[in-house]
Amino acid sequence: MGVFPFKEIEKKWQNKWEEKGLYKVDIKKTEKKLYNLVMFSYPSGATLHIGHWYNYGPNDSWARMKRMQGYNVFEPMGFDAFGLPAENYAVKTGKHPQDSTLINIKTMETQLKRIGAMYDWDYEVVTCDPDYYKWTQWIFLQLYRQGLAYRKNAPVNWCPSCQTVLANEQVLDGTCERCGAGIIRKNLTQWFFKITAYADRLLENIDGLDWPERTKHAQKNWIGRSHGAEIRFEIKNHNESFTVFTTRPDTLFGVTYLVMAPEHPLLDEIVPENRRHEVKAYQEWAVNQSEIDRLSVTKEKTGVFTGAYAVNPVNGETIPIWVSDYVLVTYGTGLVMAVPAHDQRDYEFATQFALPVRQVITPLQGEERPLTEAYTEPGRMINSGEFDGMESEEFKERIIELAEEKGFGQKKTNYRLRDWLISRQRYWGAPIPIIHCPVCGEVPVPEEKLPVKLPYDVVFEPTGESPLVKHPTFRLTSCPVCGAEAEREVDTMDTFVDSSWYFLRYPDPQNKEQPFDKDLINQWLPVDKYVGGPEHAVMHLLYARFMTMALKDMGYLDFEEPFKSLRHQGIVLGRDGNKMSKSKGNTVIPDDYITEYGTDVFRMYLMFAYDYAVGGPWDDSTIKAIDRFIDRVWRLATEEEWCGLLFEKKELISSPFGEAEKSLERKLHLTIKGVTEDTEDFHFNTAIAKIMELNNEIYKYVREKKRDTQNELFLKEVIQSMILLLAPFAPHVAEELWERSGKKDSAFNEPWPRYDEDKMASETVTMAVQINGKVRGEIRVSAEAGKEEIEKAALTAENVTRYISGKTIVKKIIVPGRLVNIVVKDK
RNA sequence: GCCGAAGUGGCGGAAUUGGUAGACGCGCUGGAUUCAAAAUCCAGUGGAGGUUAACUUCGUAAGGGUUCGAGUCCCUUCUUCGGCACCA
Repeated sequence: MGVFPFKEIEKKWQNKWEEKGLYKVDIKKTEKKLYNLVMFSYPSGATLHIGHWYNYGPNDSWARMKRMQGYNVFEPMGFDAFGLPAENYAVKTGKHPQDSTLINIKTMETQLKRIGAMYDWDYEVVTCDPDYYKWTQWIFLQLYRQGLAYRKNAPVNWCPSCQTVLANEQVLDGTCERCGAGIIRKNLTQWFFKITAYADRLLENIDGLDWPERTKHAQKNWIGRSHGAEIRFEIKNHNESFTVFTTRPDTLFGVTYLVMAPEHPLLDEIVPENRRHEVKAYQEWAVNQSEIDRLSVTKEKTGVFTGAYAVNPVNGETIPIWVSDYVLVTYGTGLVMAVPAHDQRDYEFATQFALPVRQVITPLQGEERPLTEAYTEPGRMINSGEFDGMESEEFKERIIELAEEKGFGQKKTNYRLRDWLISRQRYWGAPIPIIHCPVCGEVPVPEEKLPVKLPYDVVFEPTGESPLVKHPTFRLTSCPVCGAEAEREVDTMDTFVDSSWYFLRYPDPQNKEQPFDKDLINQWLPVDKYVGGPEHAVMHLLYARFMTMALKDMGYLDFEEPFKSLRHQGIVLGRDGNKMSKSKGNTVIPDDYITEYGTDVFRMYLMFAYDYAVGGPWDDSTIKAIDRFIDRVWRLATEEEWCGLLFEKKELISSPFGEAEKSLERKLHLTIKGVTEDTEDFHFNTAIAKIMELNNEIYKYVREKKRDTQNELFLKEVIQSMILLLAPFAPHVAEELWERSGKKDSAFNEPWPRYDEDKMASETVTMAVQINGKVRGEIRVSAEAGKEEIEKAALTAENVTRYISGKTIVKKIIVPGRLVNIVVKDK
């Protein structure tokens, strides 16, 4: 489109950069290191989509500026190559996931190179490579040794129509992502990582991170720490006693029944014969409810009486034990003490089943009213024996002390966070390196036997069963301890495991001896800037933090937070404002735009068109704005009509430095400052706008000043500075212009332009004059003018006088450099 | 339902964090150039009024408040988007 020959320029510079090894990082040199990371991509095939470009281009521009500021930038790229889509694709087409994945990676590598980013491909990491997943397995074994990897029976998402287990992220509102059938819960023995052991540290470290507030907030909520107490209830006519967790021990006198989760393992034990049938029926009904129904908050509460009774430890009252699905087996102890007067859910349940409601807290002020809903605020104790009259907040502390004294309870902290279920009944993932021996039980695969390789010769059938189960030899093995015939674990690991440590592998991806070199990563990590989508706000980022902490505790590294500074990019939506998706037919393919405008323009447009952290609908009607702008810069620097001759002339005129030059110089320094700060903060749109302004100023100077009076030396310097400012955003074009301006070395080896505060300052400033807060005039005063001088100018300014005459001046507010506000009133 | 983010011209978006709202662009209008068009260059461009000048007035989702001064802070309401779903 534009006059600049972007095709040749792109090819020329990508080749030159490659030849010179411009972006090869010296990993040994750790002084002023900067580890710049984007979330690696899933090799989905097809083409890089807008989202990739939007993630990678701007981040690379940021890093280019940092490089010019003297940082030793490490910018690696890799692939999160395991995962379900490749396996589903295999089931559909018969193409082996390994083949299709490796082909996709090749394609994507080629496309990624078109962005023209500073990736050093010598440090590529591919998670499905046995040299990588060997170490994923090794890490599993280390966690296993620490007791941080374990197996337990747990409910999984089961799709009755696909006959398969689904990962959480494949469940959409309780239905199967593929077939739309309702998901049910099924119990299976699964592998877990004990992330809950790190709950406190994961929570407490958050405040110290330079991350978006909303992401920190989301992680805190996800961990969901709550403080309260554990209270023990004796079961009538039973040796058992049950513990409940409560955040409201102050309501203990108001407990009128207990509720157990239907899946509670001890439920059967307490149910007397005469209630068995009914309880069983309810359990079965509840378990087979789809997730959507069970999770619905608006549905009516259901439940049955178990026939068992417990004793309230504070008043000796006998209370019934019910079972209901509003109690979750996975949280707390799977059993709650119900206080209908002070908990809305309990209130609804009690109303439904005509259970007693006893109020024990009353508002501090206002009269007592009959409850029509639960009263959940603090207040004054009533109906609580000797504690009546005490404030509930105080009683909360007191009752815990009492429980500890008498031995029926204690202080307790609980978490919403659950252990990380890493088992997948899938083929295309890293096999879990465990052998099940009939004699020795669970036996870890010895480290020297790693990796446990995925067999290639497997059959993909749409049964939902993992091909590893049916493989003739993979499963059969011998016990590494006793040599008996044994079976390999056939579950593979969740792909989040692969991606929870890849950033540790990047600095040293060829290492055959260990997953990473401790000294090296202690110097290169934590990652200095991590950029990725906000959809990873919780899971990936939490898992990676956990992994880093666990490895630190085992002594493999010295830091515990992997990502010092994090930024999210927004999402570029389809033209229709919806998320791009093939099914909606609103996807936008970058390729056509790159062919038409070139990679620089495309990348820069993405940066210019949106607030980076927000994104928005795709609209190509303004991409020509950037095309036009680059064109203007190009013509300024190359056309004789403008400044084309400056790059060729040997002798440049240095005419007197007048007001025009001073003004342009001022603009230059303001621009340098603005672009530097905006880019640092990922405000690419305003950074680019400022370069546009500078460009406009240069045009104006050239246009308005007669050619033989132009200060050519100065003008050339200004243009060169602008080229450097442009370089991070339009690397190919800038590099070309930089060369044409007579420079031998790459623009990216050039120091980033510096600004000089003195040269930014203007001698005179324009200030607004307000009368009663409305702008009525303007004054021009010297930048150093004192308040008196400003006031004098303001009071005599044009248009201002008529608002003052005949009025009394009540107040004068003078903000030097900004405005004057004169408050007047009628006499 | 809870938590979080956000609502600014015809459009994308700015606004030094309480100090001249609308930077920079897109689009549009007019002019220059051209046989003509495209491209380019120049100028104008929130609404209403006004002798199309000066200037006045309204204006940042709606309503109220604090302040000399509010897009920015506080309260209420509405809308949109994202996250979580009975967490005891």
